[in-house]
Amino acid sequence: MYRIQIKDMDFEQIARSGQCFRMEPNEEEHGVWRIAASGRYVEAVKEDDVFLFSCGEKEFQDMWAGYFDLQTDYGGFKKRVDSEDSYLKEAMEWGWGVRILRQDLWEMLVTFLISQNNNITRITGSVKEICKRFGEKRIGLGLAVSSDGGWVERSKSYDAFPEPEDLSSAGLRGLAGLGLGYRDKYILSIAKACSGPEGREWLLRLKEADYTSAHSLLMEQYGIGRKVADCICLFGLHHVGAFPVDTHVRQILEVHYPQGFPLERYQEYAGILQQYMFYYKVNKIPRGKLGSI
DNA sequence: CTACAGGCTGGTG
DNA sequence: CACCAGCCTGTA
Repeated sequence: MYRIQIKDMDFEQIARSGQCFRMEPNEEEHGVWRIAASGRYVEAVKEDDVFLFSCGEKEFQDMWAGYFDLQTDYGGFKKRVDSEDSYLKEAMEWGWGVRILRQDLWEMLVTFLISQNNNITRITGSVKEICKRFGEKRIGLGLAVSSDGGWVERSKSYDAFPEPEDLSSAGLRGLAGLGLGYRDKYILSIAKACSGPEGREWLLRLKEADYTSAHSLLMEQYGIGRKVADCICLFGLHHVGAFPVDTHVRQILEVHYPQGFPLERYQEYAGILQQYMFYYKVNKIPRGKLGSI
């Protein structure tokens, strides 16, 4: 286990920010989060700004510190936004624990192809089913309450995200019943594009490309348009200048930024601000609906 | 029943 | 270039 203090981070908020669909509460252990990414698995609990992870320090530093983007000071972004931009300030205050995870590129390609014209519940279900059906079953370390009330490590099974070859060999018939709808052919196409040595080389080129080149490389793929390409740039390549505009963000811009969002001012990190705004719009409790919840 | 999900493709004007 | 119907399917 590894204990560490981390500012500006909250699992609940990250999990609800629509960037990650493989972070979920452990139903058996209250307060424990299950996190699967890049073929690895960890569980964690949080108390204020102190986190306990089920892995050792080396595994944490080698894998999870990067995944949670700990080298980036998110508090700094909060200080740099326009002090007169009340909507953005509210959004960042509401989603104080949102960060941009450094997730696996291949996983993001599949995930955000699924996300188009779709809702978060269904996306999560599809991703989970894909891992269950095609991913390798593995044993990782989780957390459990010990007899003295503290935490102990306990082995836990999980499904790794499948490899491109696993999906390309499945074919359209194999991809049926996952709730993908018409997106199945897009998934199959990207799986083929990422398979084999040539596919891995293409992924590598994508990782080495700058934002503009990466975006146009992505747009060449079947089923990837402007918005999905921006999501993959932001969440799979960590080009935090990318600013995906979906229906929610478009509505935010229409209502709160009729003169246009100041993209020039925030060129270097607009995607991070987008994430706070998205989270705020999707998760804030609407006035008048308080009674019904 | 309709409307809507973190849109894209392919066809038309 | 802009515009837009159609698309899978679960949920409100």
